[in-house]
Amino acid sequence: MSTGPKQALYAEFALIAKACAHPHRLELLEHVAQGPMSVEMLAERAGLSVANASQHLRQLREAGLVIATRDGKFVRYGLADEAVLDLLAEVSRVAERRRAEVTRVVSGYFDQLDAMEPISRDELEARVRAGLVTVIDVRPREEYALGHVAGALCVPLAELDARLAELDPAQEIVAYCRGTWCVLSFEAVARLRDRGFKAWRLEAGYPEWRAAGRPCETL
Amino acid sequence: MSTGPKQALYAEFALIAKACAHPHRLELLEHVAQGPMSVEMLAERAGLSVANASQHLRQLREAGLVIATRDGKFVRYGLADEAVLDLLAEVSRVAERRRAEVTRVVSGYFDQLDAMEPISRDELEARVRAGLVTVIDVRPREEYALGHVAGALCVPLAELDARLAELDPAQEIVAYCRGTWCVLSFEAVARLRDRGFKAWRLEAGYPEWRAAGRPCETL
DNA sequence: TATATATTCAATAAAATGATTGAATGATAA
DNA sequence: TTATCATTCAATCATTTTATTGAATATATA
Repeated sequence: MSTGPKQALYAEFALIAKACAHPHRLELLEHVAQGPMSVEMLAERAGLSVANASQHLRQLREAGLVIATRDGKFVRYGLADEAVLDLLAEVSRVAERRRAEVTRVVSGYFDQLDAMEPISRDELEARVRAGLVTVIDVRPREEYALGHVAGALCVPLAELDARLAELDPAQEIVAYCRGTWCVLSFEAVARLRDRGFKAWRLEAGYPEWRAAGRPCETL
Repeated sequence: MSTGPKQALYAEFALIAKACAHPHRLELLEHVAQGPMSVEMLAERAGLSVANASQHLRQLREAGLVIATRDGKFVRYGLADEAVLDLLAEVSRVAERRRAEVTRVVSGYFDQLDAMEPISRDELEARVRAGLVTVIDVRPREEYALGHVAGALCVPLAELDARLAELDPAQEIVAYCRGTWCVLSFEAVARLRDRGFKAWRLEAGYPEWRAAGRPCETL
C-alpha cells in the first residue's frame, strides 16, 4: 500500500467527508449556518447534551468546517467558509437522487406541501424592488437577530397565528427559514394560504441567500 | 433525543458522506468514474487487496454511489449518478480551501507545475472546431478504451516519450487525464514543453468532460 | 463434468468512533 | 476573593469500522 502524495490528498478529502458523516454534525452545521451560536444554544437546538455537542463541534472545528471564537464566557461557533453550504447542498442532492428513503420521508413529512414550488432568489429580489411582497422570516427570533434577509419581518412560526393582523392581505407574502430541508417555511405558507393569503416560500433559506451575496441585515 | 423525520433525513445524508469518508473509497470512486471496471482492476489501480476493494465497493454500492452489474465472470462497478462527481468536486474544493495540508502536499507534488493554468472545456471545444489542437488522453490504455474525449489520441503517459514523433510540433497539444487531482496530464504537459511543444492541460478530466455532456467516444 | 477464475461472504482481531460522566479550565459577577 | 456559568477535557465503555484470512458462490472454460 503506497502512502504517496496522492494518498495524502485522499486522506485530507476523507477528513472533510468524515466530518459530515454523522447526523448530529449535519444538524449542528445547519444551525451554525444561521450565524455564530454558543455551544449551549446549538446543543439545545439539536437536542444534544452540551458535552456531546461540544465534542461534535470540536470535530467540525478540527476538520476546518466551523470556527470557534470566544465571546465573554461563551464560545461562538460559526461557519468557516460559505463553500461548506455548497458541500452540504451536494450531499443532500446526491442523497435525494440516490436514496429512496429520502423521497419516502419527504413525502410523508412535507405532506401535501410538496406541491409548493419555491420562488427563486432572483424572482424575490425583483418582486421586492417592485414593492409587491412582504418577506417574513419564520425562524426563531434569536436566529433572525443574528442576520436576516434585508427588509424581512421577524415572524417566528410560533407567533404566526397571533400576528396575522400585521400582514396585509392585499400583498403577496414570501416566507423563508433555515434551508432546503427546514420545514418552517412550508408550515408557514400552508397556514397563510388557509387564511386566504397569497403566500410562497423562498428556495433554500437564509444561509444560502447570504452566501449568494444578496442583501442582508446584520447587527 | 428526537427521532423524527428531520433526524431520518440527516441520517440519510450522513450515509452519503460516510461512504466518501475513507481515502480508499475516494480513490476507488475516482477510478470507477473513468468507466465501469471489474473489482480486480479497481483493486489493482487503488493498490488494495481484491477482498478489501470488494468490501469498500459494497459500501459504496449500499450507499447508492456506484452500481454493480455482472458481466460474465466479472462484476463491473460504475458510477451510479454523475451528481457523485459534483459531490466529490465539492469535497475537494472545501478541503482545498480549509485544509492547509492540501496546499502543502499539492505544492510539493505538483512542483513547478502549478504554474500551468488549465484550459476550459469551452475553450478546448472551440480550438478543436478550429482545427488548432491535438488532444491526447494520457491515462492507461484500458481507461481510454472505456471512453474518451471525441477525437482524442490514446497516448498513455508511459508511452509518451517513445511516441513524440507522432505529434505535430506545429500544433498545440492539450492533455487530459482522470480529474482535477490526477497528476498524469501535468506530467505529460511538463515533458512536452521540455521538448519544445506548445502544450496545455484540460481542466479536470474525462469524467467531468463526459458529465458536462461534451462529445465522447465509447465502445 | 471437472477446473479455473472472479467475486463475495463470514469470522476474527485491531483500531476508531460515540455517548456519558465527572473533573478541569476560563471568564464573568457578587 | 468566592461563586457561578459555559465550555472543554479525560476516562470509560459500548459500538462500529477496517483489514485479513479462508471458505463459499457464481460463471466460464476445458
